[in-house]
Amino acid sequence: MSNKRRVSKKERQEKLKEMIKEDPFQNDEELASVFGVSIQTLRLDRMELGIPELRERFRNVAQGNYEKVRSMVGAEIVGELIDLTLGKQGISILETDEAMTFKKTNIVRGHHIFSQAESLAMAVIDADVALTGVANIKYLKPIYLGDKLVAKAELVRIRGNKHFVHVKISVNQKQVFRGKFIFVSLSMDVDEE
Amino acid sequence: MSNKRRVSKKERQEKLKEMIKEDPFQNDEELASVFGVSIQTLRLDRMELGIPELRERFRNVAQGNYEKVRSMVGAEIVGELIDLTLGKQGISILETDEAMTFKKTNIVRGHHIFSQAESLAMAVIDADVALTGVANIKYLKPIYLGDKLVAKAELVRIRGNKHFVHVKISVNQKQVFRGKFIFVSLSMDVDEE
DNA sequence: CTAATAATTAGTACCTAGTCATAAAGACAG
DNA sequence: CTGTCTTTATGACTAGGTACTAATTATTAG
Repeated sequence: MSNKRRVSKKERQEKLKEMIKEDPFQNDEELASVFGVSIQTLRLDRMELGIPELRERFRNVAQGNYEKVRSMVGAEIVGELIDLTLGKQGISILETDEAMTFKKTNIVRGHHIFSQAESLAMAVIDADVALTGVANIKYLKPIYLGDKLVAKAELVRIRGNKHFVHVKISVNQKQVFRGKFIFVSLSMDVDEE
Repeated sequence: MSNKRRVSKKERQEKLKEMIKEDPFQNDEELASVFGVSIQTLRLDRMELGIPELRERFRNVAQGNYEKVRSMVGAEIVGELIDLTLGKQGISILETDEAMTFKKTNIVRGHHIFSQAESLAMAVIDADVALTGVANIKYLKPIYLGDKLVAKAELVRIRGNKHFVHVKISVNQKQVFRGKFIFVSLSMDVDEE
């Protein structure tokens, strides 16, 4: 009789899941009013779906992203450094996740690979301050979501304040990237080019 | 009587500011016990310093970084796209902030510049899926915190499934970076060279 | 139609991590 | 001893819940 009879419980819960995925920062009252149900019903739904309360969602997003931003932007090195001989060579590992890929194809964005290579190359150089001068790089194969990137960097030559580092990245022993980096340390003499 | 007989108010507040900057996810009780003062004292300190309550700090970090992660990692393009002619050219602007720099020198990490260039180059290509093939890049000058990077990308040639894009980045009309990118669209034929 | 079952709503006590306001105690300086 | 600064205590209130019980309303089976 009444047109108030809204969508089914199942349908509502499906939508709720999606909504919270899209925007996790709404409280029960707001969510309840969206569906035109009581707060209690919405809380029941959340329970059944195992969705935590707003404040916990805040905590999760805050702490998760804090980590992410710290390790991605703030970090001196992209990936996990597992071996390093200053002035000689270094190895780092980067686990790829869905945030690094194109949603359509699951291919990892090039700049993540570049970032791993550049930052490792930089770590190898035994100089306080260094700056990427020139990089000649080549992506040999596409890299997919979940691939574990193993980067090996080797300092091959130093000429004046120029440091030449080669980096190779492989997935399952197969090489997927190579890059030649030249870093110019600008300690005091920013002379010749 | 306690040898914990504390430091001055000023000193304590200085430390508090630092602590919250380092790890914003501690509540008043935990913070108070660190300094050996009562919760009320700590709250007074927070008030005087204008530091918001824990839950608001969560909110700020969550929402701030949500944006950041979305626009930095998830984004199809690094920087703000301000002009684009598919298959021809594009312009993007990237404002540099302290998260992108080395703390010691205030120099922007190379991979951010690379990311802006690569993603803009990619956006210009009128193909559903593209993958960085080869990039020959050169950093001409160090870029400092606060510099506004203006990137201009131009599609210069298409040969088969290879797309050649040149990108120039400038700060205040002075060029700081150039890069030549070759993208291989892998629509169906994943032929390599 | 009536009973059984499911879904929804209402209401209570309790929790955390605070807020604001007021009061009182402790330290020390002159 | 008084005055001020600092610290601590106390009580009342808040948002956004949890956990639970109870009642009401809808839907379905027989």
